[in-house]
Amino acid sequence: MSSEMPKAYEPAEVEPRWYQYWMDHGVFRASTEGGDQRPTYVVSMPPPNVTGSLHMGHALFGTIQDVLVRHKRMQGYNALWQPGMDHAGIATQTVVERQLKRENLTRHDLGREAFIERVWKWKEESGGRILKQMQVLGCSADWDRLRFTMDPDLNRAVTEAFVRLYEEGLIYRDTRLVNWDVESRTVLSDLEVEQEEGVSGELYEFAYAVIDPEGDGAKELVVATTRPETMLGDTAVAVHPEDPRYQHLHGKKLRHPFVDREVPIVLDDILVDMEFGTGAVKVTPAHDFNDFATGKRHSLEEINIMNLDGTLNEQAGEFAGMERFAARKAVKKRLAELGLERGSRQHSMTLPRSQRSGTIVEPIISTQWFVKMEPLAKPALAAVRDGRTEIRPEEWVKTYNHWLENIQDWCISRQLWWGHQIPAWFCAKCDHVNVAREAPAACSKCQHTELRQDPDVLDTWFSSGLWPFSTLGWPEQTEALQRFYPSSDMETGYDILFFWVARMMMMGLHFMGDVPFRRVLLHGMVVDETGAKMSKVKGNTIDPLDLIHGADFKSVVAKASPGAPEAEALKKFQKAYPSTAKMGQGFEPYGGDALRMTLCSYSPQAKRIALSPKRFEGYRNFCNKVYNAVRYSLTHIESAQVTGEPPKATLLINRWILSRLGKTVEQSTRGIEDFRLDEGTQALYHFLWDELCDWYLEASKPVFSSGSDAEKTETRNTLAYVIEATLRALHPYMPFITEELWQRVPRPDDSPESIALCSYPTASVGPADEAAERDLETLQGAISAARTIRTEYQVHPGAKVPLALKSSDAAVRDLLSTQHVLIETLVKTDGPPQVQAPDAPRLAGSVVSVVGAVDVVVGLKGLVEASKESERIERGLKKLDKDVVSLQKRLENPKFLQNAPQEVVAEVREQLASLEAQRARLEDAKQLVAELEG
RNA sequence: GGGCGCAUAACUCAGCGGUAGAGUGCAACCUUCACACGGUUGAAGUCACAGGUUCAAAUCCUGUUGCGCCCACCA
Repeated sequence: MSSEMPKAYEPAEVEPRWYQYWMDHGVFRASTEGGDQRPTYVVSMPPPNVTGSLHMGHALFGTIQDVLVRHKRMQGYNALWQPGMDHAGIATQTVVERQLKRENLTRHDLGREAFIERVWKWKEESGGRILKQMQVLGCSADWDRLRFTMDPDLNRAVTEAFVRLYEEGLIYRDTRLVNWDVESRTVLSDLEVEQEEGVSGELYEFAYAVIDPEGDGAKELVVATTRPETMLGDTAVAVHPEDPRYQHLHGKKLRHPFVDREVPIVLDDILVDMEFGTGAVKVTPAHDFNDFATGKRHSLEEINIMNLDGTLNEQAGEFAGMERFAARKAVKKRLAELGLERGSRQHSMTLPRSQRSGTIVEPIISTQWFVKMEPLAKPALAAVRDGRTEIRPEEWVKTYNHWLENIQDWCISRQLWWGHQIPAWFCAKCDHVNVAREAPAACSKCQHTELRQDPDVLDTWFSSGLWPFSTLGWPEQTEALQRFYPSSDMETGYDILFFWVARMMMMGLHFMGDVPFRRVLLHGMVVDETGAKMSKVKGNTIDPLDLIHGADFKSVVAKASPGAPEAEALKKFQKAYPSTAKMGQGFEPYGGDALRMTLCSYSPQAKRIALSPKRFEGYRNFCNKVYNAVRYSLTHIESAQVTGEPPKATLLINRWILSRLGKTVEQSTRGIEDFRLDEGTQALYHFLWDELCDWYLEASKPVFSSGSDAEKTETRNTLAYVIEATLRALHPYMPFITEELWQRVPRPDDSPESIALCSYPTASVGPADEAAERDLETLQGAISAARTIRTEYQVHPGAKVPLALKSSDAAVRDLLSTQHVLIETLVKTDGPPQVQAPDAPRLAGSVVSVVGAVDVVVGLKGLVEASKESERIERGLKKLDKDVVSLQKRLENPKFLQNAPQEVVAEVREQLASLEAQRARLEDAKQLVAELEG
């Protein structure tokens, strides 16, 4: 069979085949059958945006969650990985509007209904693409249960939640200052506004003329602003009540230069910092959050000067109709003409930008729907505090707490068309707001029948917040809801801790009376090799599919910097990923497994996961190693008997590998359960490569070629058993290659049809055998030492050398004699090594190395120059001296003896004794060499 | 203005009280019958800096410097 297998693993040929197989066999399906007594394990997939195509962030969460889910499934859980998609209101609408723009259309040209239809059509065409792409990664979600946030039943859940919150007084309508995105023409929640720090701006000063100044008093009051155009909405200027400069202006009014308005001077010690600027602050209640509050304190008029598209309205007098930034220039120009300009200076400031459109957000006064957050936040805080939900890594708890403790009410209405329309109807006659599950026939207040539904839709995150139960059928009490709520783990990026995780906590506790998930697992952001965020602007994005299928840099770069000249794009890309300089023409087809292993190998503690493309190569090589290890094994194990029980092992190497297997599997399980996939992957990588391949397979060769029949049988069965179990242990991380190989390998008769349905090995898969591990360590030490001597003296790798091994310990000598075949093979000696007591005469022309209890003596038959050996011995002595001195120092310290734990002291004593013995033996060797030279 | 995090081998990162680790890269040798996507061996680190606690500190504490992130309505 192995002869049919190519020499190198070809993921492209293997991976799609098995995914189809899993789908055909319903491997990923969770069970809702009444008789199913298995415990459940549930993960809700963070629903990707319908607009999106797969990026590294998806690949990361897809991989991590799949590892968790596959592991639990193998452990015998009824595992549900609930997949879905998010309609992503503002993001999707923006994308479709951009498409329309290319056709010289706006959504208003189409009208609401036609526009929404268009979005649906587009969603149907390309919406599922991202999920198909996740399948390339091997994601084992229960695709039959796929949900979309705008599905009719999820829509119903949204309506239900809204109505209930409204009836409970937790949703209300209010007119206040909100964040307005003039580009998308919608209000935004605080979270959707990003603060761009350190922007270099201008602090502009101008004067208001004082009306009826006192004889010798000031004729004007100078204010400073970064947004001069807002002065058109000024309804006061504030000074500090104790500011000595302005005492004489208390109670005075100012003349607005452009509009017919008198602007009062008010006293306010909250808004005004005497030290800053001129100590006089213009107050624009309708366009600034501080000023809004100030306006409330002084009952000032709120004058809105802006249209929803960012142009100025009729309140702006001569500036009406101008775009906001044009108006800024114009206002400055006119102020200068009027002789009111009083200078300007550079000023570092923070600009609020829309997360979606990137435009600068304008505070405007508007009537919107809000959720009262404090009553919802309290239970969410308590649930984490008392451990009903655990957040990992733990450092995020503080962030979570801080946000919830200072939470502001959540503005949930959006002036968009794509989304869940708000279930509220305004009465045309009495303006009463009717909130209801269905369109009401008449106004509940006046019985008028002409009602108009609120055209606004809900913030996308409102429906996302219901995800862990809306996907299971809520508000119906479905079987699935009973069984799969709450979820076990919520795994996602920390960037949506507030947007999503915290809101699910609040909604889940409120509507379901229980936390939505037992654990929150947060991973970091995927960034480029230099640590920079991935973006088209920086040209540093990597399409995960290019890593799986392979792509030359030309096309990688074209995708990373769309439309940019190739040379420039390549330069950007290479700057972002220095390691690609040594990677030839592009990414080779590393395969889904290699990508997954690589992503798993990053510690989740890291806030930024800096992709280093070279690393993919490393894990591709690992896949190949796994493949070849099995390919080799197959030549020996086809007739092996594999049962669920570990084979009886008597040979040292078999006992050893079983012991190592058990411990490795334990580490892998712990890694997955502790959300330390990096530790799990590392343990398995090390086991397979450094232990199974480098030692066990090599050690098995002489057994198969010249062992007794009994030895061969035992080794064959052990090898087969270890291979089969190792594949199972690797399966959650590398599903494709393990399935491919597992299907070829001898396995227990009652095995299921897929490795994905096998049990995950436990520590008892290999009985721990400390004696075997210790003995093998001794052998490894001796063999490595002999190899080192060979290399150092430049003995040709093919040449065989005489070898003597000396030890004062009879048990060790016994071990060395018994394992002579192993030693002979791995060191390449000319016949069995001579095992001797320390006082045996030394091999002629030989070199000595001391490792632990063994003196390794390699005969070099005149290849050696004695001087070279003295050099080597001197080096060895020097190192030993250093170590001995440091240990002695510790043992001479009375405080150490007194305070350190007994076992530490004993250990140090032991080490010292061993080092001193080694030293003595090296001294002897030195003596000998000196004699030879003399 | 608050809060959090990071500084360990050329690079990317683990380790977080008991004598410095991995992968990649680098050097030498080897086409040995699973694998050159390989094997053997090796070189390479005052664990950012300065204090402190401790018998013992990369690891705990304090401060400094340099990065990064989050929150906050400073004209």
